Amino acid sequence: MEISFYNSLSKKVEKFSPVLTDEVKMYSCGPTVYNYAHIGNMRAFLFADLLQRVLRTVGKYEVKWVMNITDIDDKTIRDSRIGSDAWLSEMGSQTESELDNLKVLTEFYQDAFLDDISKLGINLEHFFALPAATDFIEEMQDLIRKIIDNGFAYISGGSVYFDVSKWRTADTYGKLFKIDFDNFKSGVRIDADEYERENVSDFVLWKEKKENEPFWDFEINGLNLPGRPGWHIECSAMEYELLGLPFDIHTGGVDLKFPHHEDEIAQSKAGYGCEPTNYWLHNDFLEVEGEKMSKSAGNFFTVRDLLDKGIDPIDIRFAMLSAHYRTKLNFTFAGVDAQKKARRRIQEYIWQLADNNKFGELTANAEKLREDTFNELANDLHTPKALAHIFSFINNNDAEKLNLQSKSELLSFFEQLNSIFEAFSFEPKPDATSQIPDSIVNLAQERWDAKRSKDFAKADEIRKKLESEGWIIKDARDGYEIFTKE
RNA sequence: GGUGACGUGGCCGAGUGGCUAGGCUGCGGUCUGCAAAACCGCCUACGGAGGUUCGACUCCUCUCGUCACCUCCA
Repeated sequence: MEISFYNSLSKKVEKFSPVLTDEVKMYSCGPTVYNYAHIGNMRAFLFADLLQRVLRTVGKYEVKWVMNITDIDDKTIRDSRIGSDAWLSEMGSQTESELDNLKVLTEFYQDAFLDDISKLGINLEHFFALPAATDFIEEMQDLIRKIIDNGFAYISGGSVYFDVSKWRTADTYGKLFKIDFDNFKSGVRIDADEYERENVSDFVLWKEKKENEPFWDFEINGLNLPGRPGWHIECSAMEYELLGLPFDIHTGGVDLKFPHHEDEIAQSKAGYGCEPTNYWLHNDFLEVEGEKMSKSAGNFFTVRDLLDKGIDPIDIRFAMLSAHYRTKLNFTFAGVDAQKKARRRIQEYIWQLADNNKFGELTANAEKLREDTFNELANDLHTPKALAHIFSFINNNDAEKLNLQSKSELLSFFEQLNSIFEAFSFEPKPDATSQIPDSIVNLAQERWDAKRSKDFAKADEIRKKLESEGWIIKDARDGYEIFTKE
């Protein structure tokens, strides 16, 4: 099926056509591992996951998916510094080596990150690579040398800077983000004095070593410039090494358009002579209760915070997929609850399809449903419309009235759909009573018997008793179910 | 100040020049000893003011409001 995406370069929805016919190379800006990831971060990663799953299932492509792990930057350095408040006891004790401390801290949070995204239904086996920046220092240095050799970077005070004004004579700077060079906000110049940049819009490729910071030697033009890489350079180098240029799709949050992605384009082209990618896809932000998530607003949640509140991680995933990736998503607890119920409706439907004891005469067109749904996903990942098709279908096709062949066709469609949504179970409906103590089961049965013999007073009494012990009885048409009190 | 996005019914969230998604909640009903569940039905909105048009929520202008980016925040 043909797939289209909104490309941030052209600002239009374009037909997707990969460099190779059957393989898509894709790079996603990953986390900086200095803390637990928050749910806003997760939206970006779930969006990338959705994208690569749609490419696999709807587009029938092989996908080579790379996501970087930023493990060297101001924050990872700050938090791993000796005596840092951010150092947790479970990381062990710090050593004299800044680099070792950095590694311990970043690996700790990298493990936590991988654990979190796994819980949210991202399959780690879908990654071709999850490269850490510090494993590509030499490759970054090679790129920096190339940029200098090509005349688009300069050494100043032990650091290396990209020369934006020089680059502007060779190519456009501002492909993703229109930049008004005469109207840079004055506040932007805050850092101008900290480093000896020739121009405020220049950005750093290699930062000179500071006291008590991890560093790497860097031999260049007969000099040694001990220091560490700038922010943008890791992506350019790792893309080149792991995917080759140009690759097909680059994803990230909208905030990264400028300066991060803009600088990435410039330095890749200035060094390798080729722009990194053909399609740039950016997801919009997540807000919490209508406001930007921030610690001061008290609406800042990590994945772990939500799990501690008893929220099912798959409900987080499903809630994120319920909005289009290019719109702001208002994340609310009421909203997650609503999506939980919506998801359960589809789940119940799947269980009904799988139950071969109840069927009827009617037929349903599973192929049509597949086309309708996949068309929406192929059209710039339109999950809300895809789900709307699903719900309309469910409303109009009672599973228990369908014949066995239709049920089976639909079931296999839902399995395919789930290879994208990863939010449904195809295991038999869990038998709730198996987890319940015998004494409770017996009481419930006693109540049921009382009810059957019209002794409602006794039945209600037992129900009350069960409730006081934390169990809720709900009668169905020809039986009852036992639930825990939430 | 510059750049960009957005304002849709109680909430979330799609969309299109006329046929007016979907979810959640709520309400009414069927069912039920009651409750719950399930099922059926109902609730017709597009920030404001002009304009274009036979007709605009959809196009244009203005206006109000919200937000993001321009600061190594996804």
